[in-house]
Amino acid sequence: MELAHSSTTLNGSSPQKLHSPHKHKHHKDKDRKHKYVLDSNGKPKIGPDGKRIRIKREHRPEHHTANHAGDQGVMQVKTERMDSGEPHQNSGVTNHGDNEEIRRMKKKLKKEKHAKKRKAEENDVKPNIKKVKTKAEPSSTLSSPTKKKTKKMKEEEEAASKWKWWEEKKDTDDGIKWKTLEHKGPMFAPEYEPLPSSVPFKYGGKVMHLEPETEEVMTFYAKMLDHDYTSKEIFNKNFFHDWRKVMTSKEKEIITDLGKCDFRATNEYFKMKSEERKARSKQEKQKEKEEKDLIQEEYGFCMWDNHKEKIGNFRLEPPSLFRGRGDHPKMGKIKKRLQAKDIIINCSKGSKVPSPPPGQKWKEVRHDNTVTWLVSWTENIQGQNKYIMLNANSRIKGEKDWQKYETARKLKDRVDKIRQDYWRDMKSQEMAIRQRAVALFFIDKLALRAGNEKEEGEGADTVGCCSLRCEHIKTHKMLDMQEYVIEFDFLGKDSIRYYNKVPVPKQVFKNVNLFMENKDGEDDLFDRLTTSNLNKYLNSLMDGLTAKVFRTYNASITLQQQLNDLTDPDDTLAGRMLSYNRSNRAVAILCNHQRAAPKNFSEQMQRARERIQKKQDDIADAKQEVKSAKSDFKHHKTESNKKKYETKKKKVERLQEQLIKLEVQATDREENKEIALGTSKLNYLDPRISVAWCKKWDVPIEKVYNKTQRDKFAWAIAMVDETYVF
DNA sequence: AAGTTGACTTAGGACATAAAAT
DNA sequence: ATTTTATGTCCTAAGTCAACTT
Repeated sequence: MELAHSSTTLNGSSPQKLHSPHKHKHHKDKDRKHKYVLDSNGKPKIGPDGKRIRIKREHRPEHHTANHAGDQGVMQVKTERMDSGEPHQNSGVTNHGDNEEIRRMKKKLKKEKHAKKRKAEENDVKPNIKKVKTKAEPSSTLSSPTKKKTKKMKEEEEAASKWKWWEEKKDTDDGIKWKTLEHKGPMFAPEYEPLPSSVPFKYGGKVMHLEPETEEVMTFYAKMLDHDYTSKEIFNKNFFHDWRKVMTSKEKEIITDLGKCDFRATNEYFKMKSEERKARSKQEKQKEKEEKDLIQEEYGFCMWDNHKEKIGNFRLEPPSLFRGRGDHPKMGKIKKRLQAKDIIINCSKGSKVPSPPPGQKWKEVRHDNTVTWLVSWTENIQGQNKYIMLNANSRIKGEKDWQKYETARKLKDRVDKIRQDYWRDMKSQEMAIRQRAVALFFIDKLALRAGNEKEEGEGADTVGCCSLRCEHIKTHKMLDMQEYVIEFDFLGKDSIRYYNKVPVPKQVFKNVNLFMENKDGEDDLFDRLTTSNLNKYLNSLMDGLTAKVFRTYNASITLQQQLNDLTDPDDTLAGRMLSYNRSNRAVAILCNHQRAAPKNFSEQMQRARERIQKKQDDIADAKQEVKSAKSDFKHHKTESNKKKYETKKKKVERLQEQLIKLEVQATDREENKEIALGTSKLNYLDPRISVAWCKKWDVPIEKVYNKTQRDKFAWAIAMVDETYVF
């Protein structure tokens, strides 16, 4: 009632403002032109219905069509906020009390070990390092146990020498990123090695010699023969077009049809090469590793404000065929080989400037301490800049990461007010504000990305919240017994499908319908809204607040809630890890982090089930043995019979323990079929939540974070105890 | 205000290596 | 010991967002 009233008033007062289906952004209107099939004169073709014929947007790439965010996902995960949805069901495998004792003991042991190790590390302060090193060096050539020791020592040494930047007071945030910066520059891609003459390229069945450059590009394609890309028309078209550009005029004259090219010999050759590589001898592998380490040592680090810091990506991207994701119009184009003349070096003024390859010159050497990159270049496919920057364990990245979570925590305190505001705005007289409110609701509740506008035709057709088009949503007054359901179906970042049916409050439902009035599927749902003005608004509410902060905030708060809800104090370690993974999974579902199901997934699951069955049978058998041993013992109370009985009992216990482990594993794997946990763990979850959880429940941090992750989150691990609350 | 560019974070897949199963 | 499977690392594309330009 109320809305009907207000909406008519609105319509009456300023109809265009409300319903104008066209964006007032210039380029948007321009873009719209390209959405129609054009005739030979460049005018939109008219269909039988008298309307212009639309270019059909290909909706789904064949991969990633599964629905995670859908039916049972998001709404269940979220609690306490807009809805009262059920929390994630903790089904099945939880109660493994029988093994408690064993677990406890193991855990104790481990804990003690840990404490020892930690103590050792604490004592091993810098002055001792040299001693350790010199001691270790001569022994490294000796037998394997000593070798192991040195490795461990090296690790400890490394840990001790790591810069604990978080213990220092923060730099003032004045936009200056470094005072001094010195590095070795990028490592160039290895030069092209021509194929042996025994590997023929054939055209139309006949062997054909190719000039090195032509041949090199040919190998890019040949290497991908088994890949899906080569079955795509655009890929082939782009590749062939670009390939012809590097051909000599003679070659170009002959090679006019990709279909007549026979890359198989080359393909085989590279397969053979990689087999060969796999089959290398131990020494060869060792030698190669040493060489690799040497390179890492030389190029992999820089001096940043007098601290040695690890570089994230010191190798320049080698030439290749562009692998755009989803329906990318540029897939298959040649990504060119980079030379010194393409490369900009950034370092401090007095530092030793990295030397370009002999006879070559850098494009530029600059000394810009307001940026964090050491090297940059412009990539030739999309004309975007690429950078060499520091590893995630560096101060500059770590501090920023920390700050990101602090901003998200700040949002936690303000979010109630912000939500109040957007609920109020749902009824605003001004359409732009109403749209903003609905968009914000989606971003907050569904953790959608902001959704910047993107140039049409430059990349795959993907959207986020602000760039949603009408065709991406359907409204259902009633669906599956639920009222006011909005069905989302669109391709997001990386062309990952987002599919979700969400019951929403009536006001949201009405608004969305209102926004869609008089629009076509291809018109923007939020025609009065851009990410930039949304972010400006958010920034006015809270310093540092942008759309993506909601994702971080909701991800982290969800993890914390789920951990609280799911962790069972009486559970085994494996059981707790399952709870952790399930909490992590709830977040991944919320953020729609998907992966392609591992190949042979169903077979693998089948095998896992068989293994479980077998274990159950084994247990049954073992139990029989216990029984008979017991009766043996009853009849002849000998020591040996007693022992036999005891061992049999132990065996059953051991088997049962193994069974539980298998079951937990299988459950975890099944639930994780198409869900990627890594992305949220790495980018959305405040690591301090996990660290605190580990401490609280006596879970070794190694169970949750691997070495790299511990490195990245060293600040959090060092900083927090079990009382930390996000 | 719209459009453009630059810098930085976030993302899934490919590939390599380690661990587990046989 | 060998093969299979799980995990970790590398790679680079694809987003976000703010500053700059027009």
